[in-house]
Amino acid sequence: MPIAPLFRPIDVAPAYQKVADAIEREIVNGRIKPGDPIGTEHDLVRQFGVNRSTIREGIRVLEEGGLIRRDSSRRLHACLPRYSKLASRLSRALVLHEVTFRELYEASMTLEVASIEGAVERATDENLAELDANLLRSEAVVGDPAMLAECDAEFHVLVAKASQNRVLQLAREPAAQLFYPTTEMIVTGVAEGGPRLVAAHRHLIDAIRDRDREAGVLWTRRHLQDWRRGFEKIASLDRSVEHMYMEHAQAARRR
Amino acid sequence: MPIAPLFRPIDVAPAYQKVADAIEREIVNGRIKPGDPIGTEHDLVRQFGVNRSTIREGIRVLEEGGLIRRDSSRRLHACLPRYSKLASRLSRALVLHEVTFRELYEASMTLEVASIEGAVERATDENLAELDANLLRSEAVVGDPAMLAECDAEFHVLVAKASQNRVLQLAREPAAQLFYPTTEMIVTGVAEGGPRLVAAHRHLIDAIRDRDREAGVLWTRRHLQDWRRGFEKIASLDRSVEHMYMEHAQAARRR
DNA sequence: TCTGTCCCTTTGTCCGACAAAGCTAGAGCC
DNA sequence: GGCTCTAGCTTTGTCGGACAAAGGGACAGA
Repeated sequence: MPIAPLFRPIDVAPAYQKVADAIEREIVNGRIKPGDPIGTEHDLVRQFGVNRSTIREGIRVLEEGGLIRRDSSRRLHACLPRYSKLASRLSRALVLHEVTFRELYEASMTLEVASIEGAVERATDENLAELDANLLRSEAVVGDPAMLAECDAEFHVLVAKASQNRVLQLAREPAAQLFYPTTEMIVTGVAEGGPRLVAAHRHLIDAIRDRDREAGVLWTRRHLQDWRRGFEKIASLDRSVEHMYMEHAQAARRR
Repeated sequence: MPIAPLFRPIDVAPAYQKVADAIEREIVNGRIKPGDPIGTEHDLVRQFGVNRSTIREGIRVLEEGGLIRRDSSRRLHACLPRYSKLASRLSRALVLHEVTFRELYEASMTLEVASIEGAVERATDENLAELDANLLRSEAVVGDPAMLAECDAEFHVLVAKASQNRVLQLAREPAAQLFYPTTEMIVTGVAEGGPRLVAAHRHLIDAIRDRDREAGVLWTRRHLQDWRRGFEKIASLDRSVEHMYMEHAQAARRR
C-alpha cells in the first residue's frame, strides 16, 4: 500500500534559476510589458539580494529564452520572443534528431497548403503588395540560385503572414528554414528550376488575389512537388537533414 | 560605385557567447554526440582560457537552449533538445503574442488532421497498444475533468507519434499545449463532454487500426469541432490566449 | 562482503576589482 | 542662446580568488 504523501518535494532550485523564474513570471503574466526596462544588474542585485554573478547567470537564461534583450546601449528590457529565433532553435533540434527530408516534405505540404488557404481567405492589400514586390525581386535574380532561394524562403514567409494566423506562421517556420539551403542546390542543379519556381509564385499570387482557393492549393502542391522532384535528383528523401545545413541556420539566427 | 570589400566585419561577441557558440558548434556538427560528457567547468576554464564566471554564463545559455544538461550528479553532458521543452518555449511565445483561440483552432485542425493521416498510414502495433492503454485510462477517469484533459492531451501526442513524422510532432505541440487547460474547463462545464471525448478517441483508434483514412479525418474534425462548440459556450474564439494558461505550461516544463 | 568515514572534486555562490563603452552634464565656443 | 566637446559617472564584461555544500571514490573496519 502506498503511503500517504506527507511531504511535497522541496524546491531546491539554484538561486540563478529562481531569479530567472521570478523575472519570467512578471513578464509572462503581464506585469512587465514588452519594451519595459528591467533595470540594471545592480538594481537586480539589490532587489533579489544575491550576488551580481548570480544575477548575470539568471539574465543569460532569460536572454537565451528570448524574453529579455539588450538594446543598442546594452540596457535590459523585456521583449516579445521573435519567431525567427525560436524557429532556429527548432530547426537545430530537428537536425540533431536527424529527421528525414521525407518528414520535412510531408509536414511542409500540410503547413504550406494551410498557409495558402488562410492567405486566399484573408490576405490584405498590403500582403499582396509585399508578395508582388517579392515576385519582382525573384524575377530579377532568377539566374542567381543563392538569391533566388532567399527570395523563395521570403515568399513563403509572406504567404504565411498573409494567412493572418500566427500559430501557423510559427509552426511552418522550422521546416521552412531547413528547406532553404536545399532550394539553392536544386535551382543550381536543375536548369528549368528557377523559371518554374518563379512561375509557381506568380500563380500563387494570382490565386490569392482572385481568392481562388482551388488554384492556391493546386499550385502550392505543384510547387512542393517540383522541389521534391528536384531534390530526388540529388539525394534520397529518406536521407536525414545533414549537419552542414546548420551553418545556414546559424548565420540566419545571428541576423 | 560600391567600393571593394576590403575588410570583413569583426566579430565582437562577448566571451561567454563565444564559449557557448564554440560548444554548440561541436554538438551540432556531431563532434560531440548526445550523451557525451562536456567536462567540468574547470576543464573548460583551461581549454578556453577564460574565467570560470564567463564559462558559467556560457553554460547557462546552452543549458537553456537544451543542448546540454546536467545529470544526477550535476555533471555536464550534451543531449538532444527535448520536444516538450521546446514546445513550452513556443507556447510561451504564443501567449505573449496574444494569439487568439481562432488561430489555435485553425492551426490545430490542420495539424491534427495531418497527424491522424500519418497515423492511419504508418501506426505500428506498439503505437496502437499505447493508444489502447490511453483509452482505458481515459474511460476510468471520465468523471474527472483534470485527469481526462491530461489523457486527452496525451492521446493526441500518441497519435502524432504514430504518424512517425517528428516534424509534425514538434509543429503541433505548441498549439496543443495551449489547448490543454481549456479542455479541462470545457469538460467541467459541459455534461456530455467527457463521454463524447472518449467516444471520439475510440473511433480514432478504430480508424487507425482499420487504416481507414476517411474515418480518421472525419472523427478528428468532429473531435475538434466538439472542442470548439464547448469553448464557445464559455468564451469567444477571438479571445486571446490568457496569461493564466502559462501556469500550466510552466508546470509542464519543469517536469 | 558490507558499511561507515575521510578526502578530493565539483558546483553554486559570494566578494572585490578593473577596463571599456555609454551616458550625462557642465565648460567652452560660435 | 544654442551648439560642441570633454570630463566624470554608470554599467557591463571579465577577472581573480574564496568558501560551503554535495557527490564520488578510496580506504579501513566490522
